[in-house]
Amino acid sequence: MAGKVSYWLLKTEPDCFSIADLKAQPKQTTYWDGVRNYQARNMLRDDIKEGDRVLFYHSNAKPPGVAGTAIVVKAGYPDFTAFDPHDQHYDPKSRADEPTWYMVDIKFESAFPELVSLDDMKAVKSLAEMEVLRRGSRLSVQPVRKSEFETVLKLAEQKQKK
DNA sequence: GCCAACGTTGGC
DNA sequence: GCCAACGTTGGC
Repeated sequence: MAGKVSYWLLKTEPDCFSIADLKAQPKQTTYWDGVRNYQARNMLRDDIKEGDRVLFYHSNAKPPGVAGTAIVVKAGYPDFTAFDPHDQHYDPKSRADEPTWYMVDIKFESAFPELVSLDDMKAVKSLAEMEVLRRGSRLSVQPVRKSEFETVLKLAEQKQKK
Protein backbone atom coordinates (compact mmCIF):
# COMPACT_ATOMS: atom_id res chain seq x y z
CA MET A 1 0.00 0.00 0.00
CA ALA A 2 1.56 3.26 -1.07
CA GLY A 3 0.86 5.90 1.53
CA LYS A 4 0.80 9.58 0.84
CA VAL A 5 4.16 10.96 -0.18
CA SER A 6 5.56 13.69 2.04
CA TYR A 7 8.32 16.17 1.35
CA TRP A 8 11.28 17.10 3.50
CA LEU A 9 14.40 19.17 3.59
CA LEU A 10 17.55 17.67 5.07
CA LYS A 11 20.49 19.88 5.94
CA THR A 12 24.09 18.86 5.66
CA GLU A 13 27.37 20.67 5.56
CA PRO A 14 28.89 19.81 2.18
CA ASP A 15 32.37 19.80 3.72
CA CYS A 16 31.10 16.93 5.80
CA PHE A 17 28.70 15.14 3.44
CA SER A 18 27.61 16.61 0.10
CA ILE A 19 25.24 15.54 -2.65
CA ALA A 20 28.31 14.29 -4.53
CA ASP A 21 29.22 12.15 -1.53
CA LEU A 22 25.71 10.71 -1.51
CA LYS A 23 25.97 9.90 -5.20
CA ALA A 24 29.31 8.20 -4.59
CA GLN A 25 27.96 5.90 -1.87
CA PRO A 26 27.51 2.20 -2.54
CA LYS A 27 23.99 1.93 -4.01
CA GLN A 28 23.95 5.74 -3.76
CA THR A 29 22.34 5.23 -0.38
CA THR A 30 23.26 6.31 3.14
CA TYR A 31 21.85 6.33 6.65
CA TRP A 32 21.13 9.82 7.91
CA ASP A 33 22.80 9.65 11.29
CA GLY A 34 23.81 12.18 13.88
CA VAL A 35 20.58 14.16 14.27
CA ARG A 36 20.56 15.14 17.94
CA ASN A 37 17.57 17.42 18.19
CA TYR A 38 14.24 16.24 19.55
CA GLN A 39 12.00 18.03 17.08
CA ALA A 40 14.00 16.61 14.18
CA ARG A 41 14.11 13.23 15.89
CA ASN A 42 10.33 13.10 16.10
CA MET A 43 10.03 13.61 12.36
CA LEU A 44 12.67 10.99 11.62
CA ARG A 45 10.98 8.52 13.95
CA ASP A 46 7.31 9.17 13.28
CA ASP A 47 6.68 11.03 10.08
CA ILE A 48 9.24 10.29 7.38
CA LYS A 49 8.22 7.28 5.33
CA GLU A 50 9.69 5.17 2.58
CA GLY A 51 9.07 6.85 -0.75
CA ASP A 52 9.08 10.38 0.67
CA ARG A 53 11.02 12.98 -1.27
CA VAL A 54 13.90 15.04 0.06
CA LEU A 55 15.45 18.37 -0.80
CA PHE A 56 19.16 17.96 -0.11
CA TYR A 57 20.32 21.24 1.42
CA HIS A 58 23.91 22.39 1.77
CA SER A 59 24.29 24.54 4.87
CA ASN A 60 27.37 26.45 5.94
CA ALA A 61 28.33 26.55 2.28
CA LYS A 62 29.23 29.34 -0.09
CA PRO A 63 26.56 29.86 -1.06
CA PRO A 64 24.08 27.75 0.92
CA GLY A 65 21.18 26.17 -0.97
CA VAL A 66 19.47 23.07 -2.31
CA ALA A 67 21.96 20.91 -4.17
CA GLY A 68 19.72 18.10 -5.33
CA THR A 69 17.09 15.59 -4.31
CA ALA A 70 16.91 12.22 -2.62
CA ILE A 71 14.32 9.58 -1.84
CA VAL A 72 13.67 7.96 1.52
CA VAL A 73 14.31 4.23 1.17
CA LYS A 74 13.95 3.26 4.82
CA ALA A 75 11.71 4.88 7.43
CA GLY A 76 12.82 5.76 10.97
CA TYR A 77 14.87 3.26 12.95
CA PRO A 78 17.28 3.68 15.88
CA ASP A 79 20.43 5.66 15.15
CA PHE A 80 23.01 3.07 16.13
CA THR A 81 25.87 5.58 15.98
CA ALA A 82 24.57 6.88 19.33
CA PHE A 83 25.52 3.53 20.90
CA ASP A 84 29.15 3.58 19.77
CA PRO A 85 31.55 5.30 22.23
CA HIS A 86 34.01 5.80 19.40
CA ASP A 87 31.52 7.51 17.16
CA GLN A 88 31.45 11.27 16.90
CA HIS A 89 27.72 11.23 17.61
CA TYR A 90 27.92 8.92 20.62
CA ASP A 91 25.29 9.62 23.25
CA PRO A 92 25.53 7.52 26.42
CA LYS A 93 21.95 8.42 27.34
CA SER A 94 20.63 6.55 24.32
CA ARG A 95 20.37 2.83 24.99
CA ALA A 96 19.81 0.06 22.47
CA ASP A 97 16.71 -1.12 24.33
CA GLU A 98 15.34 2.40 24.55
CA PRO A 99 16.90 4.50 21.79
CA THR A 100 16.76 8.26 22.02
CA TRP A 101 17.79 9.00 18.47
CA TYR A 102 16.51 7.85 15.11
CA MET A 103 17.56 7.98 11.51
CA VAL A 104 16.31 7.14 8.03
CA ASP A 105 18.02 5.87 4.89
CA ILE A 106 18.02 8.04 1.81
CA LYS A 107 19.01 7.35 -1.77
CA PHE A 108 20.43 9.79 -4.28
CA GLU A 109 17.92 10.95 -6.85
CA SER A 110 19.37 13.99 -8.59
CA ALA A 111 22.11 16.57 -8.32
CA PHE A 112 21.07 19.95 -9.66
CA PRO A 113 23.36 21.17 -12.47
CA GLU A 114 23.46 24.41 -10.55
CA LEU A 115 22.70 24.98 -6.89
CA VAL A 116 19.34 26.57 -6.08
CA SER A 117 20.76 29.02 -3.60
CA LEU A 118 19.12 30.44 -0.52
CA ASP A 119 19.07 33.79 -2.33
CA ASP A 120 17.28 32.22 -5.30
CA MET A 121 14.64 30.88 -2.96
CA LYS A 122 14.25 34.12 -1.07
CA ALA A 123 13.46 35.83 -4.36
CA VAL A 124 10.43 33.60 -4.94
CA LYS A 125 7.26 34.73 -3.20
CA SER A 126 5.60 31.32 -3.09
CA LEU A 127 8.51 29.98 -1.05
CA ALA A 128 8.27 32.69 1.59
CA GLU A 129 6.75 30.30 4.13
CA MET A 130 9.54 27.76 3.93
CA GLU A 131 11.12 26.96 7.28
CA VAL A 132 14.63 27.17 5.85
CA LEU A 133 14.05 30.82 4.91
CA ARG A 134 13.07 31.74 8.43
CA ARG A 135 15.63 33.82 10.22
CA GLY A 136 17.45 31.76 12.79
CA SER A 137 16.04 28.52 11.42
CA ARG A 138 18.27 25.77 12.75
CA LEU A 139 16.22 22.62 12.36
CA SER A 140 18.18 20.12 10.34
CA VAL A 141 15.08 18.18 9.32
CA GLN A 142 12.20 20.25 8.02
CA PRO A 143 8.83 19.49 6.47
CA VAL A 144 8.33 21.00 3.01
CA ARG A 145 5.05 21.54 1.19
CA LYS A 146 4.54 19.72 -2.09
CA SER A 147 4.18 23.02 -3.93
CA GLU A 148 7.45 24.22 -2.44
CA PHE A 149 9.25 21.05 -3.42
CA GLU A 150 7.99 21.39 -6.99
CA THR A 151 8.88 25.07 -7.13
CA VAL A 152 12.45 24.33 -6.11
CA LEU A 153 12.69 21.69 -8.85
CA LYS A 154 11.38 24.25 -11.32
CA LEU A 155 13.98 26.78 -10.20
CA ALA A 156 16.67 24.17 -10.78
CA GLU A 157 15.38 23.61 -14.33
CA GLN A 158 15.25 27.32 -15.04
CA LYS A 159 18.81 27.81 -13.89
CA GLN A 160 19.94 25.05 -16.21
CA LYS A 161 18.42 26.77 -19.24
CA LYS A 162 20.13 30.06 -18.59
C1' DG B 1 35.59 35.21 12.05
C1' DC B 2 31.40 37.49 13.84
C1' DC B 3 27.30 37.18 16.03
C1' DA B 4 22.17 36.43 16.38
C1' DA B 5 19.10 32.81 17.30
C1' DC B 6 18.08 28.97 19.50
C1' DG B 7 18.45 24.56 22.42
C1' DT B 8 20.32 22.59 26.53
C1' DT B 9 22.20 22.53 31.09
C1' DG B 10 22.42 23.23 35.83
C1' DG B 11 22.16 26.06 40.08
C1' DC B 12 18.81 27.62 42.96
C1' DG C 1 10.18 25.24 37.40
C1' DC C 2 12.77 29.53 36.49
C1' DC C 3 16.36 31.52 34.05
C1' DA C 4 21.30 32.72 33.30
C1' DA C 5 25.16 30.68 31.25
C1' DC C 6 26.85 28.13 27.81
C1' DG C 7 27.35 25.58 23.36
C1' DT C 8 25.95 25.07 18.61
C1' DT C 9 24.15 26.41 14.23
C1' DG C 10 24.54 28.74 10.16
C1' DG C 11 24.04 33.06 7.36
C1' DC C 12 26.77 36.75 6.43
